[in-house]
Amino acid sequence: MTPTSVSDASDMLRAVGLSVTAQRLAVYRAVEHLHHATADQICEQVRHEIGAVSRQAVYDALQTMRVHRIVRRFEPAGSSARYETRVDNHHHLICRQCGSMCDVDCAKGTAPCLHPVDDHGYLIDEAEVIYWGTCPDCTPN
Amino acid sequence: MTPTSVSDASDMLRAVGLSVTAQRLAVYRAVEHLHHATADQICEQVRHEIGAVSRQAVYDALQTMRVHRIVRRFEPAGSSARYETRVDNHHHLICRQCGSMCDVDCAKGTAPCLHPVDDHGYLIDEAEVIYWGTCPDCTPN
DNA sequence: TCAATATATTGACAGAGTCCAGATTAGTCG
DNA sequence: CGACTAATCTGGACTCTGTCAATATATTGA
Repeated sequence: MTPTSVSDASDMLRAVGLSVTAQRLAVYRAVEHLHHATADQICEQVRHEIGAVSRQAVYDALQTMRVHRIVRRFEPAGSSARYETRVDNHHHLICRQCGSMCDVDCAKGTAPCLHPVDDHGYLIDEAEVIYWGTCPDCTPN
Repeated sequence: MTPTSVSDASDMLRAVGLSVTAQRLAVYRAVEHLHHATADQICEQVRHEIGAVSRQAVYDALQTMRVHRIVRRFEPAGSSARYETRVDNHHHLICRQCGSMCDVDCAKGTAPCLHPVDDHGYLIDEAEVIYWGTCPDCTPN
């Protein structure tokens, strides 16, 4: 995994019309680097990179980037929110033992899970799927 | 929707080997009565029924019943945990506008969603699905 | 470069849930 | 029935995520 150069991240920010600040750059890079990181982990990582940030700046940056669709957030049960730079629709696989997570592609073409047995008249725009299980490392045999 | 009689709830508790207390009865009945309620709402409802409970007693009861599989819990993003007495595998439909929730049956037979495109070697035991959308009441036209 | 605007910092605060130690109650056995 | 033992409940403190609001600082565009 090649670390993103500063310009990649700042291009990303500029592309969606956000001003480029040291904090946002570092936050974006942290989200990209640490897959499925929590806000806290991102904070730490950003501090490694630029020395200091306020927790609030991290939350703000994440929120802003989320609104501009260059960062995605999900909240697995029993965990705080996780952030990722992969913004297309995909799902997650989580190990109940160690908490490790993997990305999982949506079923090819249109997601079949967008059509529940009975939609109760709802207009569905997203099917969020989390597969729970045991990862290879935590499997006994 | 017929309210559960006290004996139904206590039979439920006894059936899984739990001792029957006024608090647990009231908690179970509250979960059953208020669909998809939060711990806080359950607390309130229980207080209506038996006068007073500690928050802790409610959490304990919910946790114990969850372990014994007579209560199920899920945590939609952006909300605190929700509890329900329907314990078979099923999914949820949530309105982004008003937050209303519906149960959705699993696809008939074996859940197709138990098989992701690539399982990364994980042993999957559950596919948790949340359908996000807009409910009939919140749909503009 | 300078002003206008958008961001970041700081500190207080809120909601959800957990931990702990002591008091209370339920279920059991004689 | 009465007492014993284990399970439960209470109350209060505490942690962890996340948000709000006011002030200070940096970014951008003319």
